[in-house]
Amino acid sequence: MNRPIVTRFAPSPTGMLHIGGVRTALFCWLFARKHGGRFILRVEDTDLTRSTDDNIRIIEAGMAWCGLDWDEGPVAGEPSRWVGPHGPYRQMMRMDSHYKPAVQKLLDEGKAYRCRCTREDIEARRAAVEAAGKVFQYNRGLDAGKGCRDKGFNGSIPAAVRLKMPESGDIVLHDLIKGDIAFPADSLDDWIIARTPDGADGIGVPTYNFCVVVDDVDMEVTHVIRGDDHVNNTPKQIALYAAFGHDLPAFAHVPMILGADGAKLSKRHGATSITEYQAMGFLPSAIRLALARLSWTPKIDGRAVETAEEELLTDAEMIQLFDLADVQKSAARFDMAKLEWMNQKLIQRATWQEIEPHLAAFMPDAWKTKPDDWKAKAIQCTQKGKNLKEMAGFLEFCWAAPTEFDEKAVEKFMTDAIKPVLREVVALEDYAHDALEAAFNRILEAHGLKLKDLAQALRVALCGKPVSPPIFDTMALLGREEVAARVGKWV
RNA sequence: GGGGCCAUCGUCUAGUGGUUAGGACACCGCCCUUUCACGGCGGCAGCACGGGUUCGAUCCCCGUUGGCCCUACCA
Repeated sequence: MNRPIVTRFAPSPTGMLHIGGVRTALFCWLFARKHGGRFILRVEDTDLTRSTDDNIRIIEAGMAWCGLDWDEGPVAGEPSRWVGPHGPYRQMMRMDSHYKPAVQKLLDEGKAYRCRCTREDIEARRAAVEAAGKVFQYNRGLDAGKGCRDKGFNGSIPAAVRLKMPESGDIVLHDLIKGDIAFPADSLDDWIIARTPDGADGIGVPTYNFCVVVDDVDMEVTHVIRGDDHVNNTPKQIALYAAFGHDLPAFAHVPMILGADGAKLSKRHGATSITEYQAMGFLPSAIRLALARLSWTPKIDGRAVETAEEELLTDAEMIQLFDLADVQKSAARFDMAKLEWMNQKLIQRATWQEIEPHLAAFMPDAWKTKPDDWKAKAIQCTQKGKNLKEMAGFLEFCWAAPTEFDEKAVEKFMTDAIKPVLREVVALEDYAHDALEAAFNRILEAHGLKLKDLAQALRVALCGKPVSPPIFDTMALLGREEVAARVGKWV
């Protein structure tokens, strides 16, 4: 009776991995991890026209990059392999083994029936009903008696299969986030569970709502956590569970993520695919945090997180604190500014070793040849950046001497008074931070100048512009020889 | 059209039948400072509207408006 918690994320490979999907996956993952359960990745590729292997790879890679590891599911990049006892985890590979027998069973038990209505039939009937100002429902209302429900057709002619839905009463969904939602049975009609097959007979490819239920039952999913755009599908699925005689899992429908203008998050709001966020230089940990905090308010001892410090939860804290009861019912707008803030904070908190593998992707090949202590310094002095891309930008001066110089800066800082000082700097040999500082103090005092004057002039010579990491770090990163070469041109 | 969901600062949100309606991000200002940043301090700003219930509603009920979802042999 004490079944382990099992959640699943079931994307359809019809395009990029959407940020909203990642959030749903994250909630499933957090919930499973919190309860020591299993998290399943299942690919819903029954949309024959849009599903592709490339899209499946994109999903696998996106999930892996986000750190959402799955206990059961496909082996990334290997279509014919999977881990877990309930495979395969791609629906098209489960046709003959799972779905068709399940459809046949319902047919045999009289809970479903073959429907020979063609699309054209249905369209004509729909038009007729709508012309009368009514809502079309298959075999109901004005369409009553026109469907195939009681015709008892066999499979001798290719036919779709419809589920017999209850005609009265309410189907109620006990949602862990939304509460109880009742759907009048008479608002639903007999829906198609299997499409018309191409061949002469048999059973066609089952539809989404059917496969989901068969899979969730087979995979022993205990908690169906998904986007609330599925709320209206749930009564159909509940009826199917009933037809099969299976217990219902718990349902939790998480609110949508909207764009800044309140419309559904789409391409025109900027980035929607997880890959784009990766390319913008966000840390996966920041994506997880930002996504989790959309619609979810962590409570510490019953009190919502308050300070900025508390907002910056680690994965371990999120897992420990996660509770569906603290998930909002309403949709949330995606706030890029907050993501950037979180990203910056997490960059500041991370060790250089944690950042390096992510930062490397934004670096030129020369990065790889640098020793660890150099990388450590380079990362430490750019951890003020908002994202990895910006950090990489701060280090551009390391890879090539500047070829262009900021005119205003040259005019302002490359004064005649500073040149003799620059000559003394070139002669310096000890580049340890404290040694440089001591030497600078001595030189500056002798010339009656301020550090600012020297530092800015050096920045112009070294970087071509008056902006760089702290000047002693900048010099150390370049090394004595390179500093001498770049400054030498000005004296 | 029908069905469903939702509604506190610009954004994410806390919250209670009586509160100066709290926090975070953003924004603005000041401070710090070797540049850019970081950081510190402070400030601006909100209960969608209309009815009820009540001594009293941001909170409870109804309605309106608005937003989103579903309404496929898509998922």
